[in-house]
Amino acid sequence: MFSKACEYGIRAAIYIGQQSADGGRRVGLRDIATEIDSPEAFTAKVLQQLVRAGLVTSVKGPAGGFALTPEQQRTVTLRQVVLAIDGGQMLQGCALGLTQCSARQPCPLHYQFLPIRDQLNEVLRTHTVGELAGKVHDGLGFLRQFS
Amino acid sequence: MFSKACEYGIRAAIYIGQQSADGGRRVGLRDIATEIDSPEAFTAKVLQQLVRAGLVTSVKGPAGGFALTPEQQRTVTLRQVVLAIDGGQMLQGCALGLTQCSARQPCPLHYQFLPIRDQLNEVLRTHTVGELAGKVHDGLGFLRQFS
DNA sequence: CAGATACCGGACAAAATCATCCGGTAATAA
DNA sequence: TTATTACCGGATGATTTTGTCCGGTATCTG
Ligand code: FES
Ligand code: FES
Repeated sequence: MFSKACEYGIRAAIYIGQQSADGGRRVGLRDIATEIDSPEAFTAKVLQQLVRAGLVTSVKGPAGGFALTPEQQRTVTLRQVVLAIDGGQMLQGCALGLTQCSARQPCPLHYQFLPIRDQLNEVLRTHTVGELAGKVHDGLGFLRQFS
Repeated sequence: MFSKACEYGIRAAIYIGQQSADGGRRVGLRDIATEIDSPEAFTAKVLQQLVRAGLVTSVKGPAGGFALTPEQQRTVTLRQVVLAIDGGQMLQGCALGLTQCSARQPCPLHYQFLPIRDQLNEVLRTHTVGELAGKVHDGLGFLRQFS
């Protein structure tokens, strides 16, 4: 579905949101990688993309780390995260790989896939990182397997 | 969404179905690659997978090529093609990459993604290659862009 | 049988993705 | 100021995916 990078990015963003909800606490790379069960160095790369895209805030130095501002908590959607990392191919490309997806020259699955892709876009558009962070905070969702 | 191999596989299977509907005509690799706009050698590999999986029939020698038996036209579903090439990861794996997707320890998006994945499974399960081939035959769907 | 055709199978190569390493830089604190 | 902390950025490497090549084999035709 999504690339590994994107999976890590979403999980990391949600974890950062969950932590910085409790009084703006910053969280370090090591923490993040441990809590979402992802390779540390690779996760750093993904986070840099999110910082550059303005979806996550970072602070250097001691007591530094990553955080979400209250504004980011409210406004950053999953769709923005996915677009920043994976681009829009999955969100608007043809399911069978035609160079463009449109009702003019549609692939044989076009009208079957449209509602699926619309629903996917809707889910990504209407859910903010902060909202999902709250779900994790309440124990209703998990960012890693615990066995 | 799907891998390139899978996209080519689906398009190829549909084209073969469309051609062999007209009196069981066989179609060669070159034809297929041209008509679905795919790399010839790579498409051959994918077709071999489909033949081994029993979803497409092949005949060697002059006047040989690929075809779908009437039975294959009726019974082979898109789901079988996708499973033969990409495996079941996209059809049952967690959207955020957790090692397993279940209501026990669900990811924060689990319940949002379930209906999407269910609908995807439903589309793949209920559409046969032969049915989509008919759609292409009637000019209602295309397997390549024509400009 | 001889020759041509066209799929089969394995090795090989290129590109994208996934992942690591390490020196540089900004921020903090003693 | 100096040392420490922790993110930044680029280079590098491993793995997977994508794509090619070529000899082998089965099949058909004359
Ligand atoms: S043309 Fe294939 S999904 Fe729209
Ligand atoms: S646990 Fe993530 S989609 Fe089910």
